[in-house]
Amino acid sequence: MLPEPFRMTKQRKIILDEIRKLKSHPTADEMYHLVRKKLPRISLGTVYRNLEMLTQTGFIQKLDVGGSQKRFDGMAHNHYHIRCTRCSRVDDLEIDLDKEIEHTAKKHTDFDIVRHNLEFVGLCPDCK
Amino acid sequence: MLPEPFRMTKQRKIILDEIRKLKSHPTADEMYHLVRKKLPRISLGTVYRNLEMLTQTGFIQKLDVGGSQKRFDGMAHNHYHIRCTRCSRVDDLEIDLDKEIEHTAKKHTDFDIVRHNLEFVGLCPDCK
DNA sequence: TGTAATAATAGTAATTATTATCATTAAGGA
DNA sequence: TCCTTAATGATAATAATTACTATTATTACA
Repeated sequence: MLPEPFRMTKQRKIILDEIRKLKSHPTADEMYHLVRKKLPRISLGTVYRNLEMLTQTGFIQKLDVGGSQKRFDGMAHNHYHIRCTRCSRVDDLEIDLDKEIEHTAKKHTDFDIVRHNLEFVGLCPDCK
Repeated sequence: MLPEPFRMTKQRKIILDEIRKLKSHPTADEMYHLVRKKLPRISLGTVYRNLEMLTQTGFIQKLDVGGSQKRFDGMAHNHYHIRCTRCSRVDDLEIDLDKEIEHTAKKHTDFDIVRHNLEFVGLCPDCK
């Protein structure tokens, strides 16, 4: 799946650096506009390609939240999110992972569980 | 938002009947092919339009899970899901809702929380 | 420190999922 | 039954993402 010699191009490095600076969870398009301030000639395809490969290699996470676009998260470790139904803003929620719940779930399914995603939904301070 | 006289067309009724029969969580396209067995002349746009309006009126749910297509769930009440990373199949998980966790979350955010979505991720029996 | 091999890029075209448009049809109340 | 207009089918348009391809640049190694 992944190419053998993993080349750290300047595009890839800047994409990773920039997303790690953010507390927010940008779309590919938002990352494109952000990175263009440092690399004005980067193409949107390169941003998509790198966000995907950084996800595959476990450096970042791709989020399947509401809305038509995927969002990305510079933190690789599992944590919870809260999303605004009005403006689609997604924040981190720094509460401890619920380890028990995977054990409970295991008893009710034939799937091999590898992780869980927990998302809270509501109205953000700006929208309520 | 919703039109005042809500007309129960035969298209709308069959879409709702069919999705309620399913334990699976079909995409709009899958619903289109299923409903076409009963109504061969239905259009894909009608399926999208009705799935959206049935979601808005609270008859069904729209799921934001992995993959490029949205999925729909004939059960209106909140419940948890488990998704296969290989084949994207989504099953229900019949464990009790964790009511405590929303209280915990409330202490760590300024959002008004209205619900939470919990999704387990793993490998289904067919893929593992 | 060249240089060869090829991964990755920029630019663009193609694809996929979904939404919008609009003339026509058909619910459902009077 | 008739009238109003919500909803439909058919199709066009849009939006997000992925694929393609000639060119560039990273990295291994002589």
